[in-house]
Amino acid sequence: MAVGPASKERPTAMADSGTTGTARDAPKRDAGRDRPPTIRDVAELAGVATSTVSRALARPDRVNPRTRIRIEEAAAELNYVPSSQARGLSSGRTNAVAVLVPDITNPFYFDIIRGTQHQLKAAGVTQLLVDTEESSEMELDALHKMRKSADGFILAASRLTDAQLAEVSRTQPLVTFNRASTSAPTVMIDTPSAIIQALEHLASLGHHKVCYVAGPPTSWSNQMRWKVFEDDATRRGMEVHRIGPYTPKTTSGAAAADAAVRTGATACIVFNDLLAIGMLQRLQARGIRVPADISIIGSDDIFGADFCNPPLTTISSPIEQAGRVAVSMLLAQLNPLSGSASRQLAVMPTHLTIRDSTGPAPH
Amino acid sequence: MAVGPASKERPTAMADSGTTGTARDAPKRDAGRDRPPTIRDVAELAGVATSTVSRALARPDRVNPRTRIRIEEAAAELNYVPSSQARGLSSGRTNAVAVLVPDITNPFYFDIIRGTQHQLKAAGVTQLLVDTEESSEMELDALHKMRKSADGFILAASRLTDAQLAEVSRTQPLVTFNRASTSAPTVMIDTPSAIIQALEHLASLGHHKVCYVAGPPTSWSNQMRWKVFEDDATRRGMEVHRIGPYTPKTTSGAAAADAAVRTGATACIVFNDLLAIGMLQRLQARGIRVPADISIIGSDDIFGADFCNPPLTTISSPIEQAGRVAVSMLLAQLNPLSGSASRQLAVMPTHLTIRDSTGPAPH
DNA sequence: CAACTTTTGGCAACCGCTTGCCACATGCTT
DNA sequence: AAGCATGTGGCAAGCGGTTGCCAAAAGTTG
Repeated sequence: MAVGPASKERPTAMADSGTTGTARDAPKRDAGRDRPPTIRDVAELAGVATSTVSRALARPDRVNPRTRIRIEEAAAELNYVPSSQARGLSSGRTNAVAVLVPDITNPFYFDIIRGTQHQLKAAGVTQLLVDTEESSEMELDALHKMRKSADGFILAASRLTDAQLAEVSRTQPLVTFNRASTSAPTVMIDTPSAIIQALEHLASLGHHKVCYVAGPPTSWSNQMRWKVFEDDATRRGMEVHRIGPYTPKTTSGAAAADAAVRTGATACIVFNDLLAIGMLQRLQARGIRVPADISIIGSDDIFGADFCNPPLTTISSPIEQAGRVAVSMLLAQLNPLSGSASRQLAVMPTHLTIRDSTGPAPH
Repeated sequence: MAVGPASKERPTAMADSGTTGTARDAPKRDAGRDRPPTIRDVAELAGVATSTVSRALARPDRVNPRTRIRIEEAAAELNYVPSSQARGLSSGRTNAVAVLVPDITNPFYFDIIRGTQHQLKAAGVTQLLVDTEESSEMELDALHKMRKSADGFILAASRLTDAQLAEVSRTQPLVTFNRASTSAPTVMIDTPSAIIQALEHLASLGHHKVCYVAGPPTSWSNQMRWKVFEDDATRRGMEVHRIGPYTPKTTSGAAAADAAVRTGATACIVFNDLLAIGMLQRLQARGIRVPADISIIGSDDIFGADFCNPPLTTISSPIEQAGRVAVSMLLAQLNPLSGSASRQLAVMPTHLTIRDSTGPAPH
């Protein structure tokens, strides 16, 4: 019970009434400095009604400056913090936003989370973090269960279908990240451009046989990457291979590396850095040199991409900023300002960070 | 406003004409399948009072099995999800736990968060993640502001003083991680033993001049590590150096590396892996070979320690599990079972993971 | 069959805060 | 001085649940 109030027990015998002070007549619930002060305590201390306190705190110009001062002092003295629960109940807003990620384990999402956390904190909104474990069911479930406890949602790399997404966004404010959607605002990273940059880079190094190492089939960005990869590589007259899908974890890297080598490709563009780093490890273990024998390009530029061995050439994007942008878009949606409609799409720029895992094609 | 209810639209008077008995006539609020169903909707559908619904859901054996079934069916049909807000307001519990970490940026805490997240989810509790930015003020502030919105707290590597910690833990259930405390349950990793293992390892490699690379002075584990390091290294008759403090980020690694080299030590034990990896990068840039010229031992075995260059010898501990244990201890504190008092201290075992950043002393 | 114990369900009072509406002051106009 | 717009503050009805208490219903017992 540690937390719950001790039910009924109006303080008959008050512990340290001593000091008295302002609220003279019968300070019933106050007195014993035990349970956190409520708006009523503040009201009593300031000698006003609770409604006035509420207003003084929410819309300061709705009350007389003098009263407001008194109330503010009272609140400060009592160290009053309004209960977000109660506030939410009556106002209908929770002042919380849920961030759904497919896998907290993945460093990529940590960047996102960092971004959302920052921006949300700045806005005074609580972040509810949820790991959906790459499952659309869990995602839907969370969306449903939390509809009353969050004002809005940020879906990172959502696994929902277009229909599901549309359905959900009809009833709950949300913004998707790295998952195109016509029904909800979206922030995504400029995948096509990134893949083209990467292929350009490989082409200039003389590679002709390239391989795409695929991630989760339900991932929209995976599909996008492959599509652009195939188009552009074909256009360049390259020999195109594709392997996968693989779970985007370093541990899947071994299988991916072996498969990649078997295709005979001299360069791989990999779904993400986790997988790419895993491949690097495996290749090194097998004595296959990177980039002398095979070039590897990752994606996301996660923590570690700069100090792995060899440092990974990868597609970088301001992920943390993407998180911040997502929050801004969501908040804009929640508090429609007088101005125009809020932005429906934000595309984060990408660039290829060239490190040491890419080099001239062998021969 | 996407979220807030549409305010006023109470069907004029008639609110509580009550006389009618079972509310078959005029299903006022229901009808339009718009806003999420409340307990009242369920009650109406099942033909009982809201209190009965509440009980049926909370303590199933308090109501007649048949009624319960009816209620459950109604709830299912309406797709009812109780509002955690309202529930919290009246019951005094929020069903949420706040996890405070000094820096979400730090991969070390990712592991913790992952652990807490898992365990909390399993218990059906919401996780509130807070970044305190290494500041004790922010920590206190969060603790205060959230006292009404969380049932308990998990403080990772708290920066609070003993007194503050004691004070806070008087009023709020909490468990600390990696921060010893007599006032609150604690889970920590077995630092002393780890440092000793590390020194043993270095000694066996012939090192005599060792250096401790310090982290944040307010970090309890930093203090512990240094203390044990100094004691044990001295006992072994080694020449002991100490540099720092450094911010525990890879970017501080450069300065740390340079300073370490200047001490003439042949081996360093570093506050954490982040710093150690940063040092590795700098040393490599300066052409100082690891481990040929200098050995480096990190701590925490974070993501990346295994694939940096060279792979880092480091102190490993089941961090994620530590997060889970912390949650268990907190939950035990919140719901005191009939049984004995809950555990007040959990020490996670450590072991030295030897990779390639340590080797024989030069000469 | 009466007396008594259990079950079972409803009533109503909150939990802490917000907000529509109303009333009373005040200050300006005319 | 009367009329009116405006500024302030209180009242009270919720928001969606939980829970103590009570009464009716059902089950036991002698």
